Amino acid sequence: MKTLPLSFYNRKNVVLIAKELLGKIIITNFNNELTSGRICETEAYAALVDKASHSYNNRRTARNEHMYGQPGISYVYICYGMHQMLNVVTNKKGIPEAVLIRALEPIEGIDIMLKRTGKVKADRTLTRGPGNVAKALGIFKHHSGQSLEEGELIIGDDRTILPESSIGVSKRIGVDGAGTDALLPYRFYIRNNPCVSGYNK
DNA sequence: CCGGGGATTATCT
DNA sequence: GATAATCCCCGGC
Repeated sequence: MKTLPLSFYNRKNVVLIAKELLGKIIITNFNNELTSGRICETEAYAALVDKASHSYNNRRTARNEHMYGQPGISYVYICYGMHQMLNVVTNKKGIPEAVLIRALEPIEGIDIMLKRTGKVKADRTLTRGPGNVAKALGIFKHHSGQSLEEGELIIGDDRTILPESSIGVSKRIGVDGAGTDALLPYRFYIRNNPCVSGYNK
């Protein structure tokens, strides 16, 4: 399976990239423990004007530094003091945009995911919601800034084509503090997929 | 299935 | 000191 090339991430429409990441496959291989899953829910965070983004108004801190880095790298940060959130950095270096990976359909290494999450059964909560995605894949803040084209954390394309009718769009989850920007249609999901967090019709 | 409340701490002001 | 791109558990349907 080929990995997504730099040209996929190095584009200016982060919302389109979020939509096109649906169906792609995230693979981690840490310490010879291989896990993978198909992306079934994403959210776009745009540069400058998006009040829901950490980089709103070009805000730049130690935490969000990787949003300003090369396209095609990860941005991982900690939310609520305990959850790791995996994002994909897009647009050219210096323009801080990213796509939050909100849910996966597990493919490989389900036993390893169970071990990491402490869950007993592989129910649909295993990789549902951004915190659970990172936990199941073994991703932590120190994996922020890594290339997604090669190495232990990559995104692959098995050329699955999702019909337009299977893709849902909605406002983003958990960003009510962002005023009217909370209403932007920047969330994408595979319709009727049980791994999707929140509304999936 | 759905909603409410508590957990828990890095991060920013 | 306040906040947060969340999750789990519980109770009620």
